[in-house]
Amino acid sequence: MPRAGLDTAAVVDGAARLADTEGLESMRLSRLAAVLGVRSPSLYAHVASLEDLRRRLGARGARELAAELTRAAAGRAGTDALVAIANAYRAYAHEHPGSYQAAQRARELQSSDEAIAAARAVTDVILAVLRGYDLDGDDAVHAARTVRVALHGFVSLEADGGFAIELSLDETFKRLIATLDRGLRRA
Amino acid sequence: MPRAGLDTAAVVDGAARLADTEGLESMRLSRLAAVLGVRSPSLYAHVASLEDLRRRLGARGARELAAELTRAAAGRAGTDALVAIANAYRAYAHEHPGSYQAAQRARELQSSDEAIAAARAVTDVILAVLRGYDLDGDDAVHAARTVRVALHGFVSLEADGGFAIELSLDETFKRLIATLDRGLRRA
DNA sequence: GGTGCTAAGCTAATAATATTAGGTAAATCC
DNA sequence: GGATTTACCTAATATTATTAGCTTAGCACC
Repeated sequence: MPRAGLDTAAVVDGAARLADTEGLESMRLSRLAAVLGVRSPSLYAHVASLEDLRRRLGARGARELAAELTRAAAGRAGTDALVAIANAYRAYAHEHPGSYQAAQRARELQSSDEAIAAARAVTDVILAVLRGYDLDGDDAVHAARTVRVALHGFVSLEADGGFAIELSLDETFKRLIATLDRGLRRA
Repeated sequence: MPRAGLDTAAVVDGAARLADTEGLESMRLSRLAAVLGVRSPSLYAHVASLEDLRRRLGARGARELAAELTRAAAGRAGTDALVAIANAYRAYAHEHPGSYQAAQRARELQSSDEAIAAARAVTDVILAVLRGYDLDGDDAVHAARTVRVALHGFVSLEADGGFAIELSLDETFKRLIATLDRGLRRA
């Protein structure tokens, strides 16, 4: 029988596909192995455990998210840049819900240098965008946190179906970003 | 052997204690049964399944949160009321992390009338506070969503250890609420 | 082209979990 | 006090992650 030709990256990629379509919590090694054409114990040649796989998935998610935000911010400044990264952030969370969720488990990710760097990259993009808002030092950090809080709060509630009232979420998001934009200018 | 004298409420209360101290994800029926002085199959006399227990826990959390917010808002208006419910919200999430997290699983909670009512109560408190901000109709709903997004985003990132940089979280929270307060006045 | 090594994959077994089936006895109701 | 309900039990099952130990595909080198 020919080998499946897996390596750690291929396993994590498969896990991302699964987590993004079927949910992070319900991602099983048995299911992942089946999808990859292999038996579950074979996955232990590439990842140390389910928890390790989730960590790697989170690191991958943070890396992808940082890349999307960086791309969105390129060549833009001020309000324009803020709107662009906000839309990119929401789009990533929509398209990769499992990866996004895994990327938010920051406490578990502390054991991975790569994950720490990826999380830092997300913060750096936001800080870069905020340079157009005339903020320094601690003010900039508090502001960056505020931006991340708003983005994460929105996509997280949206993903969990947390908005019960029938009213446009796109409109709420637009207003949220506008509120943020105004708030950051006169902090 | 004497009976433990359980009922559904006692089981859910025990689950809340466990989820709040050891984490929602790692709450096991076996562990809960041991804490309640009973064998795990006996729990099925009071809840239909682990998933059902999580739903009930979420409903309980939403009810408690709504009660805390209502108490905090009582007798206050405007900025004062906003600050009060914001602090109460964060305090509840700190003291009852498992219950809080369970309460956010809104999609699963749709099957429980009680949970829907509790979630609605949270929204109603926020809308009541916003009456001091001169907003009507859709504007008020968008604004209430914005408030909830900010509060949930903050406590969620805080609970997951999502703020890496060494800088006061209390200060960030204070500024977040101040930004919200300003933003809501000139929407 | 054969030889051997590395590692990718396998089967078999274990432990933890949720869950179901079926029985027993404690509490309650008349 | 007898009957009924139901809280709780033990025993069994299915699913899962994980470990142990074996087999062999694929490559490096003579």
